[in-house]
Amino acid sequence: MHVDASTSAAGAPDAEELPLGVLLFIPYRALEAATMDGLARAGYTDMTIAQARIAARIDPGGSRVTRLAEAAQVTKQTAGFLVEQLERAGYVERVPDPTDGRARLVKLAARGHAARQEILPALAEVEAQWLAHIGPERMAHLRETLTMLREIADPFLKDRTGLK
Amino acid sequence: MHVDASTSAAGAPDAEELPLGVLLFIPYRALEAATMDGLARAGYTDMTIAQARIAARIDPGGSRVTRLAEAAQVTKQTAGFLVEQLERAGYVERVPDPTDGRARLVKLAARGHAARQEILPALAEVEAQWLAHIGPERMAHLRETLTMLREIADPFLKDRTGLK
DNA sequence: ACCGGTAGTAAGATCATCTGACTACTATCG
DNA sequence: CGATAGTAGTCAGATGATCTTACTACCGGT
Repeated sequence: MHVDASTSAAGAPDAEELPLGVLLFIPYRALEAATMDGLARAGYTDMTIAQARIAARIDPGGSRVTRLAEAAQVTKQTAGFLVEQLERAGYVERVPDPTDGRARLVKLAARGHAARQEILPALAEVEAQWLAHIGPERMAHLRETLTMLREIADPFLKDRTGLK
Repeated sequence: MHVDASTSAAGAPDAEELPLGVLLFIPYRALEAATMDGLARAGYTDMTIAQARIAARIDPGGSRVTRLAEAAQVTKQTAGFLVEQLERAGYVERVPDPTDGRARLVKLAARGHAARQEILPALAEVEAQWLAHIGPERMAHLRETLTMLREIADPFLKDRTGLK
């Protein structure tokens, strides 16, 4: 392989100096790719990554569009649009929210549950590879640390707890 | 504040059970938001987040479009398109790559460097908040762990080192 | 009852990204 | 040296993702 000036700077010496944003992007993106792989392997070719992002945030008892929007950090219009697509494809259903006449709850339909059952093992597989590479302590530490960061970095959570 | 069925499930009991992908998304997204804040505050209103993602990956000596595409995990057409926009806006310049007659190097122009000087403190501010919240050990550990994950999770890096 | 705030939908516009295709250059091999 | 496989970057067309503005109907507090 020909090594030229534009690539020679890409070796290990840079590894410690990458911006945190770039470092966070890589595993995040890998898990999204795994999600799409899991879906594709199971034949679910009609769910886009943006839809999957929304679907992943639907609570067991159902979630409102506005809540999904906040959790995914998109506008309610975007969330509504994606929910609409998911509903059309049979992944979710929308039912009235018994506690508020304006609202509706988005729930996973059977197809949505089935798709989730294909995504989870794909994610587990990637996480197992990470576990094998960095060890169980680091893995647990990572989850802990990210959970702590969420306390101050998640605009949705800050809104809810009044920490903002 | 009215607590209803759709929101009552969002409390602290769920915190330990969030998917890793969601946990990674939150800080990642926060840093992207900080980037855009830093730019806006300095008056750079003509750089989009996708452009910023590309610009962030330009090496000091310049980078090829294909390399930027790999690093940002988009197609070369997308990278080229974003570089074109950055060039038009004066953030980057493109010069011939002396080592390959087909290629060109994308370098930060003066405006690009100036914009980067506004982004960095905005990122540093957010990271300082994280540091204050989780402590220096966890912060260092996080960077280490993410750096290790990059070794196996970064398709670009795997290509380069032949680990794939 | 009034009013400020909120849930969700409509409409229009822009940004982000992909696939397929092509030309020109590079590196390798016989 | 010529042939060939592979690569860098550009063109063209299409689609997905997201935002802003606006609006109607419902909710909760005074």
